[in-house]
Amino acid sequence: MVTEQSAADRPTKQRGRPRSFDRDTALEQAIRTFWERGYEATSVADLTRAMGIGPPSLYAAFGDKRSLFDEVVVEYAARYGSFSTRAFEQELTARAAVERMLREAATEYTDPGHPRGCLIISAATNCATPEVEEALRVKRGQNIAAFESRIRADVASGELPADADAEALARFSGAVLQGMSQQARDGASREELERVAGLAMLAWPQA
Amino acid sequence: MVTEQSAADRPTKQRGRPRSFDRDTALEQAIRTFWERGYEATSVADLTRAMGIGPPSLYAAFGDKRSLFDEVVVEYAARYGSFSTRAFEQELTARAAVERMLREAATEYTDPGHPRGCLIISAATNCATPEVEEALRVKRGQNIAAFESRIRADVASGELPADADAEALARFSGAVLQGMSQQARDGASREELERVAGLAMLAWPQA
DNA sequence: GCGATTTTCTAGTGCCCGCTATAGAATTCA
DNA sequence: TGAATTCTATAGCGGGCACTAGAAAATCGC
Repeated sequence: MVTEQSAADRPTKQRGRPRSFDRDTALEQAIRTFWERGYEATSVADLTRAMGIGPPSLYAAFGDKRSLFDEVVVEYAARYGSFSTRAFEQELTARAAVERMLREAATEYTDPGHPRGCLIISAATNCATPEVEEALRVKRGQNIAAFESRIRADVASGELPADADAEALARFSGAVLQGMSQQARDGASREELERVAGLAMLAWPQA
Repeated sequence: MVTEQSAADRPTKQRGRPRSFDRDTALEQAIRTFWERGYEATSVADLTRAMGIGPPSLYAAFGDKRSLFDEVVVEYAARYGSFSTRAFEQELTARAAVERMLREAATEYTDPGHPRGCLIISAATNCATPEVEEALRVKRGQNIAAFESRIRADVASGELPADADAEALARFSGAVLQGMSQQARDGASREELERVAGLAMLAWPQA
C-alpha cells in the first residue's frame, strides 16, 4: 500500500490493543543480551526473558532474530560505539583522534554498567549464519577504512611525515582496538587497557 | 581394573575388529573444523563428515564433543601454536622473542594450508558452554603471563630499562597478537600483518 | 455497546542438536 | 571352526532451537 504509515510518524492514537511494553527499553535489553553472549549463543528464549515479553510480541515488533540483531547493531553503534566517530569528528589530527579513541575504548570496554568489550568486534565471531558474521566483518572493515582516510589526509597535509604508512597505521589501530576488546572480555581492567593504548601510540611517527 | 593397558602401550595385535580409520588424521580433521567454525558452531554432524567416520566411532575414539575439543586444543597448540613457545625458547631477549613471535604469527595466521587466525584466540568466543570459553581464556592468560615473566627477567638483568612496564608490554603484545588473529580471519594478508607487527615493536623501549 | 483492529498468551510446529541402543561385521584366540 | 571381543552402520532418542497458529484481551471509531 502506498498509504501505509511508518511507525515513526504514526499518530499517537492508534487503533487496536496498545503495546504493553516500551519498544526502546526492550531493544536496549536485546542489545545487552547479544552484547554479552553474541548472536549465535543468544536464543530467542534468552531474548524474550531479558526483554520481558513473549515470542509473538518480539516477532511482531522486531521481525525475526536476524532483523532484531540488525537493529541491535545499528542502535549499539549509536548508543555505545559513538565515542570512536566522535573522536574523529572533534580531534584536529588523526593521531589525536586515534589516541582519544583508544583511551576512551579502555573506559567503555570495561564500564561496569554494561557488558565488556565491543559488540561489533565480538558478537559474530564463529557464527553459523555467514551473513551475520559478514555484516559485522564489513562494519569492522569500514571502521579501519575510515581510520586510514583520516590518516592519509594528515599525510597529505604534512601533519604526518610523507613516508608514514597510513594503511598500516590504520590496520594496527584497528588490531589494537580489537585486542583491547578481547582483553576486556578476558577480564583486563581499565588501567591495564589504558597502558595498552599508551604503548600503541608509541608506534606513531615521533615527528 | 589395575591390569588395564593404555592405548599407547597396548600390543599391536589387539583383539576384536580393528579400527577402520586413522585416529590421528581424524583428529587433524577435527582440529581444522573447530579452527574454522569454533566450538559452538561446529556440530557433531560437521565433525563426523569432516573426519569421515560415524558418530559411534567418534564417541568411542574421542569421548563426547567436549573432550574431543579438549584434545583438539592440546594438539592444536603442539602442531600449530608452537611457533610462539619456540620463539621464547630460542631468542636471547624478550624483545627478540616477541618480535619473532609476531612476525611468525603473520605468516601462520594467513597460511593458506589451514584455517586463518588462532584457534585458542577465536574458537570459543561467545560460547554457550562456559567451561569451554573459560578453558581458552585461561590459556590466553597463561600465554600473556609467560610473556610478562620473560620481559620481567630482561628488566631484572638490565637488558630492558628498569622503568619498563613488563605487565603492560606483555598485555600489549597479547592484544596485538589477538588483533592480528581477528584481522587474519577478516581477510588481512601476510604482508599487512607483518606491517602491524613491525609497528607494534616500536612500542618497545628504544634503549 | 459494538464491530474492527492490534497485541498478548498458550501451546504448540518441524527441525536439528548431542548422543546412544542395537544389530551386524571384522578380527583374535583356542 | 567357534567363542570372545571390538568396531561400524542405521536409526532414533529426548530436548532445545527459531518460529507461529489460534483464541482471548484491550483498545479504537462510531
